[in-house]
Amino acid sequence: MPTIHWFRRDLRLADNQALHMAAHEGDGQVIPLFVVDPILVQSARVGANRLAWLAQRLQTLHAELHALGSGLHVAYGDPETIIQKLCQQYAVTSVHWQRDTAPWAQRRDTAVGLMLRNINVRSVMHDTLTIVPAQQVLTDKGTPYTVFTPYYRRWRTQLNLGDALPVPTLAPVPTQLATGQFPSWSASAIPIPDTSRQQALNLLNHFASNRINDYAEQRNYPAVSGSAQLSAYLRFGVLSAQECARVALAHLTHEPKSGAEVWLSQLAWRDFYQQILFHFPHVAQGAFRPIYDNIAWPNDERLFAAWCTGQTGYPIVDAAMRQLVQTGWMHNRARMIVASFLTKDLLVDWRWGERFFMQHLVDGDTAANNGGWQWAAGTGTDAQPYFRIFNPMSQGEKFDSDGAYVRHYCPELANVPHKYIHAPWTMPPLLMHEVGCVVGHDYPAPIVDHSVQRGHALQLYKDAVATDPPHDA
DNA sequence: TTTTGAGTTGTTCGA
DNA sequence: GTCGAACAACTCAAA
Repeated sequence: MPTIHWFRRDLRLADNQALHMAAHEGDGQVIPLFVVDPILVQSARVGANRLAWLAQRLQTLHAELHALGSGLHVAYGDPETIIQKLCQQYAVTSVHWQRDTAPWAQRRDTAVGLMLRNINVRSVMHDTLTIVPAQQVLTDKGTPYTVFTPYYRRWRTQLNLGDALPVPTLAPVPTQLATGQFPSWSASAIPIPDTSRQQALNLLNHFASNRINDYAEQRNYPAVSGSAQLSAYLRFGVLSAQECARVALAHLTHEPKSGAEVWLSQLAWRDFYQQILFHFPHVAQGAFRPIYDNIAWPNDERLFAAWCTGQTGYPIVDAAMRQLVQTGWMHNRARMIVASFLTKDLLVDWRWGERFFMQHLVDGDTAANNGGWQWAAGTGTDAQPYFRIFNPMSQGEKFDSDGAYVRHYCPELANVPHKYIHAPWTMPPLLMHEVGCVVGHDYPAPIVDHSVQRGHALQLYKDAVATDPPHDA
């Protein structure tokens, strides 16, 4: 009797518990299903880049299934209707999938689960999105953690990784179901890389054997490939987070802050924000601390447009925003810098930036993106607005001292001397002409004054906290 | 129940 | 140029 494995963001065959169980129960007779839900595809939070990446991955996943004598069934429409029809048509006994943390995903999954119960089909959700399940890391009082460091300590004690699950044995899918029909979404502006499982493994192995030991230092420099570059593969589950954690553990050294340890803690940050979204779904709409919903953001559309297009006049910010738009990815250090700049310098609501990131990032994930933005905006689990106003000049000097990153994405600054690369408006006029970069002509003059805006930001936050009562006035 | 120590990734000022 | 302290004051987690 066949079963269904409902692929969502676990687009791999190896180390996939839900697929493994579906294959086990169905004696190999698994219908590998992906549902293209028009509501999700048309959402304002999903951009062409991520869809293009997904479309590519569906094809490579199909090829990987095909090599096993199976194939991917891609269906278009409402998941509940599609799964019900398939169950009835093929006498399916159970449906397996990986649990998601996003509030709308949970509502959808609950509805599908109820439908299945009504037609006497078993549904099984697997907690494999995170390395340690969201419900499993709790304080002594049984409440979820909201501070990372104690969370991480407990998380480490719960870390219990068995061996990776093998690729299951699969029987052929009825031919009319595995037709190789893939979505043809409008082409994205960015180049889509090799999305195969093999490529993901190559990247992971390369990182583990060449760069993981230097990760703690190198990860901070946007011009250097110090990070693993795996975020999109993790986002779509081409690799499991557990597989990454196994690699990190295998490379731990006795140093307290080894590259592998720092990378493991980054994986734990991913888990941390997933469980924040799971336990506190209101963060998807507003501030983790509701008092900060009182901030009276000026939200100047003109400033926001300059930020989106990389025309703020602050080189490190502009380089980062152009990297996002041109490649669908942005270095983590740069994400913090532009998020701080949008909220603390341009005084624009962090949700505007959060949405723009979701529209462009191939690795865009609600939990991580929201957590990062709220951290930068000072509205999140670690609200310290007074300590967290990045200075775009000193960040540039610290983390892109020779300006390699800036010069790459802002070619009009290519010949600006190092001394001025993060503040080109301070060049003497004669020098501007000499290097072919007249500020205000070849490159924008700064659209705001950082030290002035810093003062405004502090006042905005102070006013918000002083507002009483909070939120529901 | 109360107390205590600490909180991813910073910046600025003055010595 | 480098260093340490102040920033402003709150909440969490655990003892």
